Amino acid sequence: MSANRENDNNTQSIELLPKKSDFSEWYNEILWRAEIMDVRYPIKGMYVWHPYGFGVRKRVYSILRSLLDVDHDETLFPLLIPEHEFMKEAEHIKGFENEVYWITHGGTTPLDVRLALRPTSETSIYPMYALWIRSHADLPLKLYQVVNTFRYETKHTRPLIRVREITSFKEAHTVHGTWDDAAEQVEAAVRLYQEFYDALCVPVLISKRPDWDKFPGADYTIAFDCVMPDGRTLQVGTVHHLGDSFSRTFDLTYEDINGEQVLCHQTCYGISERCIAALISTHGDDTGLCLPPQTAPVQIVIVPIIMKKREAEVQEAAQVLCDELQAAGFRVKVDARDLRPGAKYYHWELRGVPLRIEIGPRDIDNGVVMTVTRGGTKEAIQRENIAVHIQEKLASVTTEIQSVARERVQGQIHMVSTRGELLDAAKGGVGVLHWCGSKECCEKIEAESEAVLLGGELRGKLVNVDQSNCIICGEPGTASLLGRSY
RNA sequence: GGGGUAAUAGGGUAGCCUGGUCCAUCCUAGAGCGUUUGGGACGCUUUGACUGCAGUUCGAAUCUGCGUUACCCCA
Repeated sequence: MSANRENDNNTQSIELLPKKSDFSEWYNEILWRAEIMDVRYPIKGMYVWHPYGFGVRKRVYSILRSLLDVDHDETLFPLLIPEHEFMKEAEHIKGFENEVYWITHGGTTPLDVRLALRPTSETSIYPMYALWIRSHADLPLKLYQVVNTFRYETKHTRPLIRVREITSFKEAHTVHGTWDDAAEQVEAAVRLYQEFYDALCVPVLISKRPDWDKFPGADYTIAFDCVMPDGRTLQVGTVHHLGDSFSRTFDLTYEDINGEQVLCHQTCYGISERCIAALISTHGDDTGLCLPPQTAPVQIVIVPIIMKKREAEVQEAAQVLCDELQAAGFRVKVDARDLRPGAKYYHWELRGVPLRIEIGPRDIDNGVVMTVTRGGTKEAIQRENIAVHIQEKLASVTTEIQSVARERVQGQIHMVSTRGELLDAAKGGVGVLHWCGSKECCEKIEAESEAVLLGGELRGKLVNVDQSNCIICGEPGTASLLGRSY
């Protein structure tokens, strides 16, 4: 703002994106400029998906769906939950009661039974599960849905991160015969989510949340956190072992092979549009978005380099190339607008298109096209059999994005082996330390580090998960994650 | 719950203190025409705003009150 004021009127001012190092500003600006979300909807915490952003959402959720569809079925339950069902599970209510929107009227008539807008769907789904499950032959049952859910957030709302309408909540709910079967499903879900975030090239840290921070009503919770550029963490997925607590409440039983009625065991796991926030924040740069090809609504943009004398010829060549690549299965677009080429480059780079192809008179004469990756690698490639080369290019772009992201996050992980290092543990990133699991030690760690202990039993690809002793009390401990979360 | 600050075109802003010179400034974006086009082109034409209501006044973007919304601070 103040910079604008200083601008001379005669200097040419191009509106630059804020630097990514000013993460908060960069994030808001890029959602607007790259046409992801419009934040001007007149209800706090509710935002509108622009078509382009919605296109990203579509790709990302189709990845998620295809992973789930291997052994889950998709379903759809109603948005509204009657009060008497919602109020059945005591711990669950306690966890959500301050965040629930209630429908109290139909028109001007007060309702006999208030209706909750689902903050999550356990209490909507499980009464139906109770009707569906009769015998061990009905198990395991694995369903998921992608729906909107509502939470009356009182803290600062932020698009895609802290919202009052979660527009894109993918929640899976599974039912099993035994606690161990459910535990196995938890492991399977963790693997599935790991695969999902691998596909988005978003590095994640996986940990078991402390008991006091688990999902209301769960036996335990495994959480996924990504590390944002400013060093804060964002919880981007959770997997819960529900044990039999909901089964007791909603009377989920089955007849086992001996003819006995037995309580079911359940899991649920969810991912919201925060995964898109993670995607955007992990890969964007000072120029704009940067989308892994699998997630990009437009994978390739063709920019014709038009010279007056050969305009028709160049336009035609661009269109032929576009058709050919489309036929080969790529998402391609020709930018035929009447703009300077440079303006188009900036336009598509801002929107994160992974690969640009330039084709001009010179290239036509030489039988080549110019390719430029979003990372800036420029190369002329033969026009013959172009689809094969493009396939390789996109694969290399994905690899590049993957390794850049990984390297950044690795740099933000600080190993903490002594108490003295605690204060710096979460500066600009996250700390990894050993912790025994006790509340007392947790409190000391948090007090001495000015950060929050996100969870223990860290696992996965980003850190070594060796066994060691708690840095506070010296008892055996597990690798644990310390950070400041959104 | 208590207090503070703000609201001007699609986005960003100037003007407000000290009412008239404002049929509201500049940047950007949009539309039209022409010249252009290998990293953000240029010229001409043009669209578009004072948050809402009430008041003071000969005269209100500007002062006052109320409402709405947003942000910040305190509890």
